[in-house]
Amino acid sequence: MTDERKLLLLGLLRQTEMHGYLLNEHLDGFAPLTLKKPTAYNLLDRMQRDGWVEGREEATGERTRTVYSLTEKGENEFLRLLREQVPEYVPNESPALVSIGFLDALTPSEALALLERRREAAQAFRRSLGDSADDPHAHAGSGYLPVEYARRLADLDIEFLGEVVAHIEHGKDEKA
Amino acid sequence: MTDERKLLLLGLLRQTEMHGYLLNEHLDGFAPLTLKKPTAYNLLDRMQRDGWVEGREEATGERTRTVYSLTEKGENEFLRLLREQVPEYVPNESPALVSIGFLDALTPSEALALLERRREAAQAFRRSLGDSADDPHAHAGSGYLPVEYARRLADLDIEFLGEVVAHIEHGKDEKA
DNA sequence: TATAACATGTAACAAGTTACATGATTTC
DNA sequence: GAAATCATGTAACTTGTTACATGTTATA
Repeated sequence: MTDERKLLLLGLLRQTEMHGYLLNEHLDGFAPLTLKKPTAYNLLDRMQRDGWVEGREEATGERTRTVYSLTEKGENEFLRLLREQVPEYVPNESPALVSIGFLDALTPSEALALLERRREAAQAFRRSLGDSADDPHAHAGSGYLPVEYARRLADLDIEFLGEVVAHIEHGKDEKA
Repeated sequence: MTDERKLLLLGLLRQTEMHGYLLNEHLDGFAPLTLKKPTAYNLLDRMQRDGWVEGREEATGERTRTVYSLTEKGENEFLRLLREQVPEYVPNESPALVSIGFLDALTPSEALALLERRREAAQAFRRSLGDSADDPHAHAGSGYLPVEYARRLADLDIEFLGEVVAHIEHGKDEKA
């Protein structure tokens, strides 16, 4: 999945040049994938060696930070990766669904109790994504699409959990 | 994500004992996560060493295969993993959305052409999942939940792509 | 009898994370 | 002046994949 991460870094640097620390703050928040600090710094190094980005040393007193910006080669690679990735459909994996598939190993009441906790966690996560209206990363028109997608996905999860709960409650009734 | 993979193997073996090859055929088809052959065989080895599963040698002529079944300890671990994973909400990552976030780097017409190819691929994938009605892995009542979830997820992707397309077409009109 | 499917692995590799290290600056 | 935050890494580790190896049985 290196390609997606590279595209992400290139895309962000393409919009505004940045130093690694700032980049990492962005990534923590709204990125559609995990990209931890060491990984980001490492990728920046490699992309600099490959000539995709260039680092300009910026000194504030004793402290220096490296501000990265896209080179022309980087712009080309960005477009190449983009044209490669957009037309490809790679369905998300959903490891979290494995456990849901085995709920029938539990008693209905225990399953319901555990599902309720999952649903609350999902709702809390959904709230943390905010509404389309007050999106801090909103682009012109439609908001930052990956965040909007994350909202939809969380909504789907909550709805799906609700249906699973309903189904178990129904089965419970039948047996009573 | 080892825990999800372990739970998956344990849960499948709990339903019916199986040898590795058969297990892998199941996994290729409808598992909510990737689990390649060497990984599966390796996990089976480790779980056998840990006493979670036991392997019974079954010979057909010269060929032997190892049929794995849950031990009591394995059953306990299965339940422990299940009780751990059900209440936890871990949102899916969506690396495939990175590229969608940078569509504005392309001309509207190129973006639309690339999106159309992605949408076709998504629709083909959706068709491969079949309908709830003729689910070959259907459980009593509601079908195998991870597969049903995969259908919803694919539907969401297709719908979302449609909206992105519509939005770009709209923007194009405005500029015309 | 050659090819595909069955059945099980090994070994090298790639990718990303965790935990840790280091020093500067700002804030309480 | 202690703690938090800024800023950038290194090194070891975990995890999972790829490519390959090996021998068996069914199928064309």
